Amino acid sequence: MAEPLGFRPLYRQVKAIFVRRLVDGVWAPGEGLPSEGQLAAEIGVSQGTVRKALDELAAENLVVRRQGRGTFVAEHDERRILFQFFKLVPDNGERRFPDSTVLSAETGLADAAEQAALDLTAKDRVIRVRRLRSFETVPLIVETLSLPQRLFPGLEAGPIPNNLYSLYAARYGITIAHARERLKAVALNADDAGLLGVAAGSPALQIDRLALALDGMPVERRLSLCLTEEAHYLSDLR
Amino acid sequence: MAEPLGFRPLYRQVKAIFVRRLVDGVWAPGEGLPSEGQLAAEIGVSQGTVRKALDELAAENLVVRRQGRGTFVAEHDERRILFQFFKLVPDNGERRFPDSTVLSAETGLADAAEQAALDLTAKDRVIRVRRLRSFETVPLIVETLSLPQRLFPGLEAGPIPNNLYSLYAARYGITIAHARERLKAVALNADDAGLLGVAAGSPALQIDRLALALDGMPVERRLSLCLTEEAHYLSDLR
DNA sequence: GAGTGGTCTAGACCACCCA
DNA sequence: GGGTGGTCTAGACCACTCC
Repeated sequence: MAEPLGFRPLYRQVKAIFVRRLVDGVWAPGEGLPSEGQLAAEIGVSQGTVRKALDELAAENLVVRRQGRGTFVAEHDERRILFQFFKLVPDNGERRFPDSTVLSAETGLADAAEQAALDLTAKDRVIRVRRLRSFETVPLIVETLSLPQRLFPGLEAGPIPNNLYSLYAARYGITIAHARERLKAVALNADDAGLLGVAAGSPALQIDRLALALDGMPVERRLSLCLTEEAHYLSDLR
Repeated sequence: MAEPLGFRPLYRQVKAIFVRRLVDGVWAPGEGLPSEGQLAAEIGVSQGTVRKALDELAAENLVVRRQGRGTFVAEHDERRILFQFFKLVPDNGERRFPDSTVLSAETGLADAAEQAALDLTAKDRVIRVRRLRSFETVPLIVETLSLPQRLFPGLEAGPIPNNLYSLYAARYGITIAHARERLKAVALNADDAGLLGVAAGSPALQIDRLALALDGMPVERRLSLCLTEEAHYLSDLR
C-alpha cells in the first residue's frame, strides 16, 4: 500500500551527495577524492555502496578511477574533449584539435532560438562568440556560441581560449557534463562560404549543440557549420 | 614476474562464455536465460560474478534484464532499432519509423569501398539493395546496402522487409551488436535528387554506416542520403 | 610495504512479476 | 507464495602505484 515508485536505492542517494559536492565545487576538477573506505565511514554505508555510486559517476565521465592511485574529479583536458565532445575527424590521419580564430565577441538580447535552447526570456542577455576553426590553416568550421550572460559575466572581454570548457570550469565553476547535438546538411550562405573559402551554396554539415551542466542546466548553445570534404562526423551506435 | 597484462577477471571469462552462446544461437533472441543462481551453479562461480557478467551484457544492449521476470536475449524490435540505430528524427513530432520501397536488389563483385569496409577481396560477391524510405509518403532517404553474399545467401531473392536486422537474426542467425556511422554533408546528384523529389545539387546528409555482429565481424555497409529540411540526426554526447 | 581501487564470495533482505 | 532480479553488507584476497 506504500508508494509504488517511492523507492530510491541507497547508492543513488550516495551518488546524489557526491554530485552535489561536484556542483558546489567542494571537489574541484583534477582533485583526488577520499578513498572508498573513508567515504563509506563518513556517510555510514558499506564500501560496496560507495563503490556502486562512484562506478556510476565514472560511467558518466564525471570522475576517473585509477587502480592503485585513487578516484579523481574529471577534467576537460584536450584529450577528453577530443574524444567525448569533438566528433569531427579527418578522413585520413589522426584525430586532431582545430585552432580557433575569434571573429567577434559581444553581448545582446537573446533571440527566440537562444531563449528556447537556454531557458531564457526576451529580457535576458547572451554573450555571442563567433569564431573560425582550422586544421593547419585550412578553414573547416565557422561557429557561433551563445552563452547566458548571467552565468559568464565578463567572458566576452577577456581573451577567449580554444578550450572553452576548461575555462568555464576554472573561471566560472561550471562543469559541462554532456551535450546534445542535432545535425543537418545545409547550403552555405555567401558570408559563411566566404569565411570558409568555398562557393556560396556549397553543402555544409550544421551542428546545433546544446551543452548541459552537471545538474542538467543548459549552459551553452553552439551552431557550427563544417566542411566535410576531407573530414566526417563520427558516431558510434551501441 | 608473471605476465603483467595476463590478468583477466573471472566475470569477463564468464561473460565470454555467455557471448559465445549468443553468437552460436544457443540462446536465441527473445529467449529467457536461466536465472542467475542456475548459471552460477552451472559454471561454478558465485551469483555475484554471474551478475556482473550479465550487467555488462545488459549495458551493451545484448540482453535485457527485467526485475521479477528474468534476463532475456535482446531482440531487434522496432522500438530498439528506433532508439539505438535510427538517429534521424523529425524536427517536430514524434520519433517515427520510415516506410521502405525497394528499388533494386541484386548481386555483384565487391567494389573497393565494399572490400575495405566488409573485409572482402576483389573476388567476393556482395548483395546490393537500394531502397527509398519515406515518412508518410514524403521521400526522405535513399540508401544502398551492401552485404557479403556468403553471409546472406538468397536474401536478394526473397521479399525484403523494412526491419532488416530482425531478418538477419531470424533467418541467418546474425545479430547486429553495434554500428559505426560517418556523416558528411554532400550535394545530391541528379539521380538521387530525382528520387527524393528535390533539385539536383541540393544538400543532403550522407550517412556511411558499418554494422558489426556480436563478435565484431563487419556485416553490412549502408550508404544513406537523407533530406534534413524537416528532420535532424540526433547525437547524444555523454 | 602501505594504500588504493578491483575482484570474488556468501548471505540477507527488498522490490517486482506472475500464477 | 514462489521465483526473479536488485540492493546492501562484510570480509578476504588480488592487482596496481608509489615511496
